[in-house]
Amino acid sequence: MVAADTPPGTLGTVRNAALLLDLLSEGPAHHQLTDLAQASRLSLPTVHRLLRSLMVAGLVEQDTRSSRYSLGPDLVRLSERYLARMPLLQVLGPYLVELRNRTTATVGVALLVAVDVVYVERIDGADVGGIFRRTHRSLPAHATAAGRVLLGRAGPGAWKQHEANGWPLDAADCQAWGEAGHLAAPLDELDGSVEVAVPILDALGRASAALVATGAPPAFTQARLVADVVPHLARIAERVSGTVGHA
Amino acid sequence: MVAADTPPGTLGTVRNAALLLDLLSEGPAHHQLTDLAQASRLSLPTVHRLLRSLMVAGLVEQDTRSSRYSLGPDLVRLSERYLARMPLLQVLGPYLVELRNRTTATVGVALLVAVDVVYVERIDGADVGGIFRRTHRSLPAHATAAGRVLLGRAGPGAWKQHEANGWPLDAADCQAWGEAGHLAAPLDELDGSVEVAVPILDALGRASAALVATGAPPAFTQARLVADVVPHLARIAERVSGTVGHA
DNA sequence: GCATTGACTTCCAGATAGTGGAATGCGACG
DNA sequence: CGTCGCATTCCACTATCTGGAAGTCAATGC
Repeated sequence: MVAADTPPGTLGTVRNAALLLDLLSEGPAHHQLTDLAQASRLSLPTVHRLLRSLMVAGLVEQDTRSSRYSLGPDLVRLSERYLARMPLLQVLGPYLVELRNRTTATVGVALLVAVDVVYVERIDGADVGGIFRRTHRSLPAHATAAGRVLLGRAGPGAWKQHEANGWPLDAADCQAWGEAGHLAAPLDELDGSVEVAVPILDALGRASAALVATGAPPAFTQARLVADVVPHLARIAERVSGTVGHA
Repeated sequence: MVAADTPPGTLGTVRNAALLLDLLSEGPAHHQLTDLAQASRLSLPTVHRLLRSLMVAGLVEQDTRSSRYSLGPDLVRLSERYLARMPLLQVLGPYLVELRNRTTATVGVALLVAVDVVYVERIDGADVGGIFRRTHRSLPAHATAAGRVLLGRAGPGAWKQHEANGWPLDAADCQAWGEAGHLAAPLDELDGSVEVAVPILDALGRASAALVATGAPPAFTQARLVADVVPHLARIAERVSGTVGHA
C-alpha cells in the first residue's frame, strides 16, 4: 500500500476509494476490475472490496451483463444537494430569468472545478437552434469563455494544474483572461454560436463563478452579444459580487 | 466501530466516509464536526480524519471562517461524468431538441435516484415565465409526475423505501402510477404550470428514465399538454425503449 | 485583560480491519 | 470439454484505523 501518498491526518482507504472514482470518471463508461487494479496499483481483492463498498453507497454500479464497473447514480443526488446549497445560485436565479426574458439569449452560470469548467445552471433562449447541448456540461477550462474567465483569475497555481492535465497554456493569455472584464469565444462551429462570460467575484476578489450568455446567428453575433448582453451580465455580477460566495 | 453494519466483502472505512457524505447532503449547507460525530456515532478524531480525506479528494470542503464542513465541488464533476456516460441521454438529445422546437414546451429527462426524482436534462420552452427553476432539481419522487411515473414502476420495494424516508404512500396510487402510460401533475401553483411525464422502459421492462414536458398558461394547460405533447413523448419513448439503458 | 468554554486538531497505544497472495468460481470460446 | 480471462472469496499477517486523551485556538463573559 502506498502510504507515502496519504497526507498526514488522512486515511489511505478513503484515498483509494476516491482514486477509483477518479479512474471511473475517465475513459469509457464501464471499466474492468482488472484494469482498475492496474491503473490504481492496488491488488485485485482490494479493488474488489473498495468497489463493493462504493456500490453499497450508490457511488458505483456494476453492469450485470459485463460485470464492469461505472460511476453510480448517487453522485447525481449528492451533486444536486451541493448545488442546492450554494447561496450564489439561489441569489442569481431571478436575475437569470429577467436577463433571459429581456435579451432572449441563452443564459447560465459556470463554475471552475479542478481544471474543468462546469455549467451548473442554464435558461435557454427563445431560439435553441437544432443542436442538443446537455444542461450540465464539463469541459477543460481553457476551451470556453467562461472557463477562461475563471481560470485566468484562479492564479498561476491553477494554470500549472491545468497544464499538468495535458493542456499547455500561455501565461500571457492567462494573465489577460484574468484581467478582462468579460471574454467571448466561439462555442460551436456547427451553428456559429458564441459564448460571452463575466466573472462574479467573491469578497476576497476571487472569481467564484461566471455568468454566461450564448447565442447563434441570425439572432446573435459576437458583436451583438458583447454590445447588448455583456453590460447586463456585468451589472448582475456587480450586484451579487461579494455578497455571497462559497468557501 | 459498528462492524455489524458492514456487509460482507465491504470496507467499514468506506461506509463511514459515505455515511458522512449522506449526512452532509441533508439539512444545512454547513455542518459542525461535533454534530457529524454525534449523528454518525463515530469519534471526533475519526470523523476529523474522514472529512480531511474527503477534502483532499474534493468531495467535501471546509468553510474557512466557520470551520464547518459541506459537500464539495468534485461531486459536480463526477456527477457530470456519470451523466455524460449514460447512453440514453445521448440518444435522447436530438429528440428533445426536435420536440421542443415543434411544441415550444419545456422538455427534459428525469431519473429515479434512491427515493428522489432528479431532473438531469432540460431544454426550456419559448416562454420561460418569471420563475427561476434550477436545471438539476431533486424532489421526493411522489411529488411530481415524472417521479410518480418512475416510482410506480419501481415496484413495492421502492415504495417501502420511499415510505421509510418519511413519505407515506397509497399502494393503490403507486399501482396506478405504474400502469399509466403517462401522468400529469401540477408543478408550480404560482404560475399554474403543469408537468406531464412518460416512462422510458429498458430491455427488462423497467422504467430507466422519464420523458418530461412542462408548460404554463396561457400557452399550455394540462389538457393541452396531454393532447398535444404526450403523444410525442410516447412516440419518442417507444423509439428509444429497450435500445439503450443503464445497468 | 484573563479565565472559561466549545469546537477543531493532533498524539499515541492497541486492536482489528484492511491488505494481497493464493485459491476458487464462472461464463465465454474454440 | 478443456482453456482462458476475469471476478470473487479465503486466509494469514501487519499496517492502518480507531478512540481516549491531550493540545490548540477563537469567541465569550465577567
